[in-house]
Amino acid sequence: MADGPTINTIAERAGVSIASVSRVLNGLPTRQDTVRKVMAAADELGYVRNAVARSLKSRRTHQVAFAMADVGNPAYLAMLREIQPVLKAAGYRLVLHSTDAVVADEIDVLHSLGERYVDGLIMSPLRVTEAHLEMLAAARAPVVIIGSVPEGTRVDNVRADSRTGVKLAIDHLHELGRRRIGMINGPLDTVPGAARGAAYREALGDLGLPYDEDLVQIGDFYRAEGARAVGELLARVPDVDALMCANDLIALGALDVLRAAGRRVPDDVAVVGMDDTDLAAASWPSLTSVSLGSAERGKAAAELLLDRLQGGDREPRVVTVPPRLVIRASTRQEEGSPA
Amino acid sequence: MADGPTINTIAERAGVSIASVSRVLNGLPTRQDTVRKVMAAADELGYVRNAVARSLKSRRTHQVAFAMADVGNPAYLAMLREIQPVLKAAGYRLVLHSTDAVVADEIDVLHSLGERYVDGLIMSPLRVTEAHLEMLAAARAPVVIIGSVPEGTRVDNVRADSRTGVKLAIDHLHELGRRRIGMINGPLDTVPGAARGAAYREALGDLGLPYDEDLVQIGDFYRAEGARAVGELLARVPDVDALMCANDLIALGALDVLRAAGRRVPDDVAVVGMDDTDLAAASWPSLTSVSLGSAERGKAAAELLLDRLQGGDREPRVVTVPPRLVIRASTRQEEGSPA
DNA sequence: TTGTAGGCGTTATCAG
DNA sequence: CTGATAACGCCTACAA
Repeated sequence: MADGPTINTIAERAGVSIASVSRVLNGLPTRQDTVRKVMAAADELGYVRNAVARSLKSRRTHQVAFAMADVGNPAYLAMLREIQPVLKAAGYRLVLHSTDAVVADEIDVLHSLGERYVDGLIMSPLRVTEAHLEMLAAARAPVVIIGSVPEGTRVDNVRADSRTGVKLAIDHLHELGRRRIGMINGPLDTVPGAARGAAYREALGDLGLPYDEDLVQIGDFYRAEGARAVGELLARVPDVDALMCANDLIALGALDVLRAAGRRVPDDVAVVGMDDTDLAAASWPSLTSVSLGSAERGKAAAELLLDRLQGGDREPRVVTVPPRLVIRASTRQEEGSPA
Repeated sequence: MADGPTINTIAERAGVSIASVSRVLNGLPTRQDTVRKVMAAADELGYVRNAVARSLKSRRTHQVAFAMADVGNPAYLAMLREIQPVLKAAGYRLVLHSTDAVVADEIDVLHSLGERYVDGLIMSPLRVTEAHLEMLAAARAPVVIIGSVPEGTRVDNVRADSRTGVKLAIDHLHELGRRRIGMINGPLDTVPGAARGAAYREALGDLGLPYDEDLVQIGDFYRAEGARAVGELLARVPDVDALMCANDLIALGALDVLRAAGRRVPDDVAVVGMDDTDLAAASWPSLTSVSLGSAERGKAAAELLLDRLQGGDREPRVVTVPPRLVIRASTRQEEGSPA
């Protein structure tokens, strides 16, 4: 692993100046003879450009960071899957951060933008605090936020419409004749938790259904927590006939508990998840889920960022990705699990 | 987004030399008074070290690359989940590559090591060609391979033991009384495909069961492909009573087809997957699966690389992670799906 | 303790 | 068309 060759090494070997070497390597007009000599020397030495030196000079790293809340969450992974190829095609590398939804870590990432190791950042925060907004305003490189930010924040951002999403699901359940529709939510101090909770209430109102606190149970966005929450809800409201779950993991937990309790899905209780992750299609009964367009949001964010990196100083843009209800067996009577 | 301050800016402001600024910033012995002045200036200016300049000088980027075959495959994502925190804890950033199992892309990644934008690389190739080995031998930075490499290759590497893994599964099926055990495999020119196919044959031999070509069907490592393969196998060998699938996605495809065909799992046909991904636990019936320790392998690889980055030139090490059979409903008679 | 100066590998300017 | 030479921002002898 000897020290690699530099343009100096090549220059010596080819008997030309480093300036000529650089020119050849960058395809600038040069005499054919020189080109040949330089190329030959470079080949023999197995020369590869030093990206760091190049970045220092050019002030571009051709790297972009993606800070996700949780490497383990399939919804973020869906974003990652879309972001990766878009960046790759544009010649950017992807630096991955997992902040575990810890505010301090997110702030850290924002702060580290000043180190200039990336040209831009895509971030998907679970909560958006004052500190976030301050750092965003002072950011030293373009940032795209996946998620909602307060009105007036001057940042490119891509948002889901979980309000409409929840409404789609509740309407669907209503059409199936369900009237005792429970909601299993995550923490209300998260952006999605708050939005989905409010949307549930609103959707019921639109249908003329009463809002019953007993039908709402707060847990966390994980399977085990979801299962626990559903257990409590079932004990309290045995006649619940549908469950709106704030994400797919919670919904899987719901399926576990319902199965154990001998309730048929969807015959006795219909279940809807959210995010339409791979797990929704894998489960049995397969899970009806509201797609919030994780993939599309990832893609849009990447494109927005690339635009900004190439383009320049236009106004911040907001892209909203519409939700879509993906109906599967957990609400489709004819094909549900027979148990 | 004005140009950020540098040590020069600070030096001017504090009325000292850039050398002093650098010293203070790096905690080298300095007069208290100077320290105060520098810190004050740095604070006011909102100074952040330029990582690129620093790397150029220090020849370390504090970045490590992970090249996975496929961002969409849960087995690699499991590795990613373990690798990320290990690197983060050690102060390294993670640069993510997805090669889509294309050899040229993998070679590209290996080649780009010469650009020195990372201090090391973890790579998980699906196939290992001559070109890989050449590049590995010439690599300009430490590399850890997740997967098997030919005997004698001088590279740190972490391998699974799919041979034993398959044996565990076949033995399990045998104990359950299954005798017509089919195998649904991926392409035989991939490392895992070849290994698992051979292991299947060997495991049958150990049990004194005949190897029947009709019981083997090759497809690809995806759900739809797996389903197709299982369909063909079922048509050819209707009395098959167990399926050993080369990964979980294939196994999910198998469940789809068996369900559609009205075969009960596991009563009529037991199904075993491989990799023990999240999907295995999510499906219904939940999927018995051979864990090849994706998580452990990822962790081990990260640790091996960090060791090498800090340590130095010891002999290449090989870590083998033992497989583990995770028994779930798809082979556990009492709890299978009733259909 | 501090400042000056050189160098990390490239790119780019400006004379020749 | 080519070759010195000066940056890019930081670190670190070496000298004061």
